[in-house]
Amino acid sequence: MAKRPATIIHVAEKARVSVKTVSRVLNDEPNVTPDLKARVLAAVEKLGYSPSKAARTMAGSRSYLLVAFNDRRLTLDNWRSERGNEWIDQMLYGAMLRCEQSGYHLMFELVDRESDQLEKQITAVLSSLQPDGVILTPPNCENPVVLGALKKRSIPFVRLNTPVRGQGPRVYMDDRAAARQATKHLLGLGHTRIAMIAGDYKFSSSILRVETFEATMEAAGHPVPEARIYKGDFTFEAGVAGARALLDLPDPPTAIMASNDQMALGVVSVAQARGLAVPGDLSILSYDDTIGVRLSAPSLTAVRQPVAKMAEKAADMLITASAAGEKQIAGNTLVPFELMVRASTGPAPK
Amino acid sequence: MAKRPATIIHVAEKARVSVKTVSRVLNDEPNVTPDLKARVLAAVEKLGYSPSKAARTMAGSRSYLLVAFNDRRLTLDNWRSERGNEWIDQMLYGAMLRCEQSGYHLMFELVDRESDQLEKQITAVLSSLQPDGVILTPPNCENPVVLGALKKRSIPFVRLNTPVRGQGPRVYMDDRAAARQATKHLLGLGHTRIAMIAGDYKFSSSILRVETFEATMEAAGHPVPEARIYKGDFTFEAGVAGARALLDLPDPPTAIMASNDQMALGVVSVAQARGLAVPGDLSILSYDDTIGVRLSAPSLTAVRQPVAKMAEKAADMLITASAAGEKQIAGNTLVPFELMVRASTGPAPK
DNA sequence: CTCTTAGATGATACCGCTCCCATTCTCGTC
DNA sequence: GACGAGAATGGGAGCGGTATCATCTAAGAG
Repeated sequence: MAKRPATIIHVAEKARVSVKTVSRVLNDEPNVTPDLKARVLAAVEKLGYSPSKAARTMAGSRSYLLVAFNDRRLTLDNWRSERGNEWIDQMLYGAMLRCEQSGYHLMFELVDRESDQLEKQITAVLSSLQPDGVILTPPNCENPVVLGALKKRSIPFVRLNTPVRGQGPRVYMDDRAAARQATKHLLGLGHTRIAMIAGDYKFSSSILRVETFEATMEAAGHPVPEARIYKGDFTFEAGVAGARALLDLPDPPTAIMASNDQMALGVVSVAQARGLAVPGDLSILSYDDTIGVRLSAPSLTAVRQPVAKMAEKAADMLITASAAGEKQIAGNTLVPFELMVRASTGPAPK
Repeated sequence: MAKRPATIIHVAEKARVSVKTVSRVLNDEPNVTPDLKARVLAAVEKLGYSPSKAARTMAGSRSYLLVAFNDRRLTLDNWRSERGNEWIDQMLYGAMLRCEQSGYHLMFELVDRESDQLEKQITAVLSSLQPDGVILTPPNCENPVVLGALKKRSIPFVRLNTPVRGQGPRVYMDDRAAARQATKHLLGLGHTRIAMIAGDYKFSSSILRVETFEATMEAAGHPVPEARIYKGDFTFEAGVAGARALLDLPDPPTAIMASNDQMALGVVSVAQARGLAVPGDLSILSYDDTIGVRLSAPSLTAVRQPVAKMAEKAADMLITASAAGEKQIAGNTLVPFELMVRASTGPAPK
């Protein structure tokens, strides 16, 4: 009863044409008469035929597969702590749907940025899966080992949301402008003692945000003392520790900006524990705008990263290039961010 | 510079053995002397060789690929509304990590349960991807078209979290016991006027939960009038509509149980809008226990579904069977649920 | 010491497709 | 009317593995 799926040969026989002609029709190649084309399509329909990806990959120059390399530690940490992983969620949404449109597939891989096996891991995936393109997320998109492995094999790739230029095509948002706008939002509310909980400096966005924050504050006449920058690592716990350290300063901040949502939620929990009203006593601003900050009490003002759009665009670039047989991906794409003003930021206390 | 990956032939040459011997080593087949095995492994290492999945799929009887069929509508709705999709997240976590351990891969497919092309969609995926196994989530795991297509092609599959037995192997939780425990939790708090917002009846868990709720109430001497069951469809909006309808009853409930998290959050929003204290005036209990209900204010008491564990187990069953060359999957697996008691349920008001 | 037998290895035919290279056919051209 | 260009089709060689089967070796039996 194990019904074997139909092959291209069955289709060819049924349509009374050569295998090659079927292939032409399937791949929309030119020089096929409408008559034959119709016969082939009819046979395909009747047999419920769908070409084997494996065979196509072997024989042809395309595999109809994109791979997304995510950071293993970051990803697993999020999963384990049951915080969910909206980055991945949104990537799936954006990239997968785009892939589907063109008969492509998307595969997730977790790679360990700290492992000395990193290059081997990447290489193994590339040679066993032979993807037509790769999507890199931070911090992989800034990792020379990862980039080197891809370049050595001339696998087209697109980097998601890295501010680092010159290392290949990327789809990104303007981190600098976002940090500036976020800072100005707080300044506009009358805050002058603003602190920041930075992200892991292995992510260059983290550095950029801090720098821009400092520059913007300085320009407004409120230079930021070093103590008001806390180095975090994107975890909830870092948010808690950072908030405590910052609020224990002799001149505690009236607003705290966190470089991602989980740290911001950590800040919220500390504020609540200390009986500080948000935003009455303390304003809180976050980056990422994942679901947690929209549902938290109060809902958080946040810089929204259009992850789904970025992923969709990245997939689009890779598929387009692959379909055209190009190994080189065209230019960069800037996608707009948005400052979602919600209930966690308000006028500075007197 | 496009370095071609090494093939099994290169390995064979380097190790001075036949291609077949390399294949034996790679697949842990018996009857290879340690000497040769060592030579082969050394060559593999030196060349950074990793066998092509495509070639293996074509030549062999395994593809090292599992496919998870998710419901397209449900999934996309969740994504579009930016509520996230923790089911998928957790499946990735559980199933993907299990796959990784055995050199397998997991691929997500969205299929439209309402489409008349459903069977064609499934068939296309099966014949183009040739997965070694399929994981089905509700409501696909109860869809005769889906099940039929899989059976026709003898593709092993495991159904996740369906109470329907006799249609193939499944990994599931005891919905009946969960509904009973949830109901008793509320009864224990003194509630007698308890209402339920049911899920889409296309998911048989929905029906089971309602029935068990009714039976448990009846046994406790508090039969549930029909008006206290609202038929929802798993959306936030259904939760809102349901809460309004139920609270507008002449004898409004003191507790509402919702068949999933989004509907429960809808109930919370109505309660807040009407100035009802939770749980002072109204207790709320939910199913699924996704991240939203843990972060909401107040955090919700919920029946936790161990989705990651279920997915891991499902992947495990499929991989084990596939490795053993069996087309038949062994039995069912019951995984434990847990009632997470949080701040949204409390003693019934006087 | 020959015969059996199981273990160890290799040769080779595919698997289902794409790609390169004929081959045939139809025109338009001089 | 012979000839070349280009369109329409087909033939057949791989792609990189696995599976079947043949071959060869060495250990144990009589």
